[in-house]
Amino acid sequence: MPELPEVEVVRRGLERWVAHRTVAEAEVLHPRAVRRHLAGADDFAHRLRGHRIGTPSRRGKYLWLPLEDTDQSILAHLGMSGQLLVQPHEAPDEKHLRIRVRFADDLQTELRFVDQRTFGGLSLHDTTPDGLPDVIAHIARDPLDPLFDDEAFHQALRRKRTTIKRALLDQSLISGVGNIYADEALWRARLHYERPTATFTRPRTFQLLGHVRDVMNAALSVGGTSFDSLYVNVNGESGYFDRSLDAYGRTGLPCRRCATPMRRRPWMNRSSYYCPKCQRAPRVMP
DNA sequence: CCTAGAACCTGCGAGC
DNA sequence: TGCTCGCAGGTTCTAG
Repeated sequence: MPELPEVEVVRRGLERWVAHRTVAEAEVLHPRAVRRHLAGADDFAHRLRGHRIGTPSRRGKYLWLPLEDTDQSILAHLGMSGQLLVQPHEAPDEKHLRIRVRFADDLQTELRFVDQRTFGGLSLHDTTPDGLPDVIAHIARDPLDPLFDDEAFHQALRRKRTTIKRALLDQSLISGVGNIYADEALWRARLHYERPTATFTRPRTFQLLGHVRDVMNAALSVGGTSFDSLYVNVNGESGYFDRSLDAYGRTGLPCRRCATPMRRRPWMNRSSYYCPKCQRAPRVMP
């Protein structure tokens, strides 16, 4: 569910409420919530014990909590429906509570991983010298990363024989963009989602990246996008960016630029929302 | 090597 | 009321 802005909101919450606390005990309530851990969920839980959490980091939609004085980090991906919540001990267990982490202090709060669809999960990995969990080395930098290389992204688009929305969702090219922000950025850039990337000029690519950054920063400033209670920050509160969406979910509503009714099209087992007038389909389909 | 599509899950609302 | 269907913000694996 969550894309870069939502994950960053969660990361900030963890930085405030979880960083620098020492794990007393971890409890795995659903085995699938622990990912890629061959030794099993109990081993995963055991390995967190006694370690102090460092400053949380994020790349794209992944976030991780370094274990201080080790070369390992707890990596988290929220998938479609995952939540990381900081809850008082006495708060009743959520229906889809998967993992609970208690701390060795008197703050009376615990960290909970809650996930309805179980596409998300936590895992434990070695940290590479650049501070990244080894298993996400293939994930590209995200557009809010100061070291994101706009020119290299443009050259990659030129090389690909694919369409622009596919490229925006390809986490090895640019990370953090999902279905919502792809549609929003394409609407702002007046680009159809099936435009072939090989036709992109440098100004067009740079303009699109500008829109991606603008829409993500705007969402970040109001706490992210929430359509329902599934996406929340660590305190369980929803963001407000759904009120500012220009494309996503606006089927039949007037385009905010030209008043033409917006359309929804099935696309890769999900949906694309666009304005048929502002975002003309390319003449030749790839 | 590259790209497109299916698979992985659970729950909700619409329509019958 | 209760059933089925379609849909949901992501990643990864496989087939071609």
